[in-house]
Amino acid sequence: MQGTEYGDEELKQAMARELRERLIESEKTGRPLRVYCGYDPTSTDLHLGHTITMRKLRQFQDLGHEVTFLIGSYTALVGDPSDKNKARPVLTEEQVAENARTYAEQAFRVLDREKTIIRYNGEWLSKLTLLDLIRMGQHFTVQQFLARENFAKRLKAGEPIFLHETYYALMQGYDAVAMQTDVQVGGTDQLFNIIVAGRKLQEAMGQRPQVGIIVGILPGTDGVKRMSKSTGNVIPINTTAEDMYGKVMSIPDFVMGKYFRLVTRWTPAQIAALEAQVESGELHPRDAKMKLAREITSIFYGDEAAEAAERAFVRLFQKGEVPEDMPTYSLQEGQTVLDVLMATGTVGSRSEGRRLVAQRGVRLDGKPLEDPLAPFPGPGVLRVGKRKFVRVVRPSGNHT
RNA sequence: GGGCGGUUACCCAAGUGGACAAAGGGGACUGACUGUAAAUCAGUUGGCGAACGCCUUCGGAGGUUCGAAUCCUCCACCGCCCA
Repeated sequence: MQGTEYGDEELKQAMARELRERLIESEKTGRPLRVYCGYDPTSTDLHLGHTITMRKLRQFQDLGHEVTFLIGSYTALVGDPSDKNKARPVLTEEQVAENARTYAEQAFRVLDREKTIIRYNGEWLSKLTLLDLIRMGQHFTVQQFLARENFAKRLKAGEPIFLHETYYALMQGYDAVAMQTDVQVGGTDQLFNIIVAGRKLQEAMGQRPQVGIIVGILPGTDGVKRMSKSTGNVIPINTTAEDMYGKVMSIPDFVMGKYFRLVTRWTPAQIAALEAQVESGELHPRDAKMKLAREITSIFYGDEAAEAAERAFVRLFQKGEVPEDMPTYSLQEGQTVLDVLMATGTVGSRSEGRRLVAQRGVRLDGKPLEDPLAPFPGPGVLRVGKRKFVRVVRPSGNHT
């Protein structure tokens, strides 16, 4: 139960007890537990936040249990109202299909490809009839939904709560029924869906209620808000080792602890030791974060790539040198500074380019360029803002 | 179904005929300081233009007016109260 977060000690005890019972039973009967976590394909990329539950699944997998990576193809059509103050835009089936495609592939960076069952909840949800939905609804009261924090908040603020948002919990609950799940893993925002909806529905359908494993939510790079693509604070899985390393380094110090616990392979003892070192001043917080960045990067890209990423980071940001790899751009005849900025895609508009130049944020080989309309001085390393680099070269032969 | 209130830029929000590309806050971006941390300070934050300036934007479509985010009509959506 390490790394879990129930917000309620009794619930935690109950879940721990039930899990223990089931594990013992499984041991005796030789039947592996059916464990799953659902992921709604609401965007194309999985990020570090998703991997917390994935790593939990992996643990079960390594213990020989049956793990299902459930793609919420159907639930994504509704949009989970959990942890949202606003209703999510409803996605089209095409968008969902497109997003789902890349999900599984990314998931195998954590899960064991051979042992993972991939399913789509459209498989059974699309077959439900209105009557089925009515029957499900009989097990829940409106009050139960209104008691949910995020609904209560919206109600109080006079913001809309759409009826279809309440179906979400039922749909997710039905996933557990359809798969006859023993264990469901999810973040704290899933507490209602897993414990209230899932367990209740399973019981009502004559099944033994699942054990909920509730893990903590990973804050994004801002350190405060939950990591999510719409907030723009994600560390994506599908990126480069350098980018991942750098993004981890940019998190505020105060969330390091959460990252230690939620997204590293470190044991509680190791984490405690590390934190003690920082506390005593023996270890600089920056160096602790570098260990963290190295660890996380290594989980997804391997030790070698993580080490290289660290070298690149030190070189670029601690020694102030330019990166080893960067895109190249062939200078064209008669281009001004602004032209080059636009052509390299380093600025979004000419106005933005002007502003950046005026703010001394555009440099060639370390020297700020002063005039956006002057001819581009010549080859060199162009740096735009803090982290955009382009190697500008002379056109070679026939330029394109 | 009825009454009232609302819809403003990435988000919140002010503005209720001209001085509005639109106050303020948040976020973001740039610079200084740093450890690509936090905090702090200075600045920027629709597009085009060398520039006087021009163009697009205040839910949508029309209209009134020399002039509309602001007034009128219709439409769409949201909230509250009543049924």
